[in-house]
Amino acid sequence: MNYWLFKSEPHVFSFADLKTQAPRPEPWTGVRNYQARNFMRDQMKPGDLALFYHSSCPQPGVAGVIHIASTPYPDPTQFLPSEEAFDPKATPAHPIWILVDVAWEADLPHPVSLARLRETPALADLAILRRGNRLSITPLTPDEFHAILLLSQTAPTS
DNA sequence: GCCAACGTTGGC
DNA sequence: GCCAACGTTGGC
Repeated sequence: MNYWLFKSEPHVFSFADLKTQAPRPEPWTGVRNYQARNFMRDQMKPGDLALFYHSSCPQPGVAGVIHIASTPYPDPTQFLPSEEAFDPKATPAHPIWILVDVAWEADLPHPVSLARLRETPALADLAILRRGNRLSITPLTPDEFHAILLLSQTAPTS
């Protein structure tokens, strides 16, 4: 079992959107970064758990728990010129980008804000807290995953 | 809207 | 293969 963190801008696609359609999974389209792609291709397994992180929004932070619901397969948006994530170098015979399906797993008792993540010593090495981090998919250690779940058990103090 | 930081691109 | 320029990300 591996653990992951998926970033999304909630005005584009939010944890609430994913919950609304549960148990139907959502194809995680649009990843166009090789490192994030390789995590999906090489390490992700159906049943892996992940945290859904909201970025570029009034309350950035971890919104809920999701699970990986498929093996990797080609991201169809790479072939569609109408898509923002269209890649003219990709063809169905030679796809460049892949995705996995994700599905709602559980709500958190309390969302965990970016500020709380930053002030938690156990999360000092969290990938998304590193300066200049821009990866939309990052691995979590089991300890990090469980530390964030533990944080979510209590309401923020401020 | 600003700015720092990063990945990608493309000329050489 | 280098590296400057560029576009994007994301918090504030």
